[in-house]
Amino acid sequence: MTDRNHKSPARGGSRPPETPRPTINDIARLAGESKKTVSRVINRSPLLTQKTREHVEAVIQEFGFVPNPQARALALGRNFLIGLIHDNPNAQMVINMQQGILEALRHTEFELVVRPVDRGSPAMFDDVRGLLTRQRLFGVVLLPPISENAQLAKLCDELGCRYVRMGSAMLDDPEHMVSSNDRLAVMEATRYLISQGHVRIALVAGPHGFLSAHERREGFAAALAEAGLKLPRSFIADGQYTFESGIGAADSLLALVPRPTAIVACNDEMAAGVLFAARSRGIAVPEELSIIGFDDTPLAARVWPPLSTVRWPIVAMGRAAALKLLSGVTGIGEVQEPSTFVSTFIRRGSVAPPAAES
Amino acid sequence: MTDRNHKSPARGGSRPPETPRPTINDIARLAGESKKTVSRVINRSPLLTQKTREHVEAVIQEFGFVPNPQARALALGRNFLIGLIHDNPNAQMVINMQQGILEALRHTEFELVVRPVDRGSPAMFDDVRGLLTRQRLFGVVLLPPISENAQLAKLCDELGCRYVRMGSAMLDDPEHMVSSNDRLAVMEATRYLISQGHVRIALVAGPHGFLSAHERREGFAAALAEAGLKLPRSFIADGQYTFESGIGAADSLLALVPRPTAIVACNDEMAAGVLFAARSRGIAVPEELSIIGFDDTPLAARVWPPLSTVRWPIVAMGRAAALKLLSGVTGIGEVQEPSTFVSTFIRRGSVAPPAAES
DNA sequence: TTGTATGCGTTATCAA
DNA sequence: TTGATAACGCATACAA
Repeated sequence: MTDRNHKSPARGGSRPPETPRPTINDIARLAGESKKTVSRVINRSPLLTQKTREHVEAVIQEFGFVPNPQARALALGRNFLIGLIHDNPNAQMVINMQQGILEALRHTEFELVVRPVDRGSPAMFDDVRGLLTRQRLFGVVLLPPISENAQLAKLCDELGCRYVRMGSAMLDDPEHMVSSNDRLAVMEATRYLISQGHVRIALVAGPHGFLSAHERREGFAAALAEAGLKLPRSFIADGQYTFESGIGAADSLLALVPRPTAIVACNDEMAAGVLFAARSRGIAVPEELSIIGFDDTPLAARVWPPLSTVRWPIVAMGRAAALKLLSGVTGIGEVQEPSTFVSTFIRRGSVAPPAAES
Repeated sequence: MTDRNHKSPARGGSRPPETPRPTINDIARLAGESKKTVSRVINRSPLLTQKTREHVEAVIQEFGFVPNPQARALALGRNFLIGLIHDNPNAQMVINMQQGILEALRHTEFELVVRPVDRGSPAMFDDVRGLLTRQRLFGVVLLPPISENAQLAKLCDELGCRYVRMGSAMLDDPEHMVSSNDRLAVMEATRYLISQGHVRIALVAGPHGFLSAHERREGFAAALAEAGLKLPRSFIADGQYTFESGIGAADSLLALVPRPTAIVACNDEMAAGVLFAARSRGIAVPEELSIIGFDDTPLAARVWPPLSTVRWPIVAMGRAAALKLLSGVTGIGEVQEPSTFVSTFIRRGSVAPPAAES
């Protein structure tokens, strides 16, 4: 076996010696081939005899050889790590995304490195630059809202790091993008309210400058326009995607006369805020007020009444994003991944037909 | 500069060339020292002249040299990666933990690799073994409930991987453990109910075999015993830490005659389930039923009425866990980190004195 | 189709 | 206290 008797004892005392793993040298010697041949087998080089390949693979199997990622990383100048860069405050969304990416990475030699960033911080770009250049990430997945930042995508590209952006609409080439169609989803949700007989429908919008907020608002407006319903300016309240901002927005909307009979909030947090505010004012939901959210976070199903909302297939999108990054890698992701995913409207107890005018 | 003109073009076409970074060779030549001397400076070797050190450091600064982690990993047989192994279904908890760990890792060369595992899966151990041996993680943080698995900790140790376990009580040496004191926390919460005049207090317990569930239950029982209150067996309902199991447990507790006037649930998910069930039955909270949860997840503050609960300092615990792992590493974590953290009881609207008996 | 020699950037050995 | 040289494990250029 390879001599490794120069290892210094681990600091801090008596660690048992790691199980000695066979190296490519061992396999080459045991198989009676050269290192390079073994290397070719590992990397699925096309120019190899079927016979030698099978022989080497047998030896690899027998001795349980696994190529050392650190050595490969050094030789290739690229690590076997996928990064997840995000500034999304929704924990469930980030976790689901991690799950999706990890599903794609399972049974590969890739691992997932997470890196929350602070938009607004001037050090953000240097932070990411440091991560990418130092760790030589194979690729990164960018989550919204930071994924909407074109400079960041450009930075990745300049640093020779693949990237895939997630978003509420296509804002990059298909190979760099996995998107939902939020506009359509909100249209569908709003249409449902209209079909229930609602006429005075208000919106709690998302923060300015967020693509998702824009798309959802457009979808809302489109549905109303399509039905010939009015949308007074006072029926649109600004929110910040937070629970508290949902309460604030609801306070202004519920003070209107006549009051809206239904409110569409651009995410579940704000929808929960609307519900909270309604309850504080003694307004019955859904009898006096219907509410629709967006995201289908766990929260939506746990409040009372449970919130109708829009569910987007985050896990599947995460998986697709990772597979896009890996596309072209030997043995993985040969199939073309879709770039757009459809969301589904979830009907729950927070919507009912409007009460008859008193 | 180091010759690197043998680089093959990146597959997939025209990637702009990465910014050429200086290597240790460049620095050595520029500083007129040997590679090893530069290496010693990087690794803060004590046997160096103040003069040479400063000189080399100046050159390093000037040319912005950053050691290549891949090369170091290969030479040291150890990667600069910290792993987070978890099977916790609570997204917020996992995210907070990640945040805490990353705070400790900031400004170091370490990155965080996440790995959710499937307890119950027979492949779980092989999974972790593969991760640790392949990636040569520097250390791992184990989240509950999987952190309670002693075999897993043993495996890490055998593989020469440092580990720190998180838990609801000390179940390992201080250097391997960061824990909260759930027993005390639930005692305090229950005492509060008692101080409000409650006498018939029920518990929605956590799943058997979970240390946290055991500790919280013990704390509950201790508080009742301390006050001389009875705890009939029927006042303890089993839960699975899920929202649905909270509903189920509440269904049985709320059917009792006389009904409990207060329910302590062993986590917020189940507490939300209790609230949901109460509302379904038309039982007013907190007028007819007080509820207390545990964890202080976002959910707790967003339901109506907001749930009194116990908050444990997850972020701080994550930071401490990472610092424990890094303790001894040159320049980091020289300070001894605490091993136990105190939780705080959060009073919200879900608790009130019991209604007078009718 | 296969093998040889060499590089990747760092750390360890051991002599000076 | 320093430095020349050999690992670390794998991949590539080029020759065979």
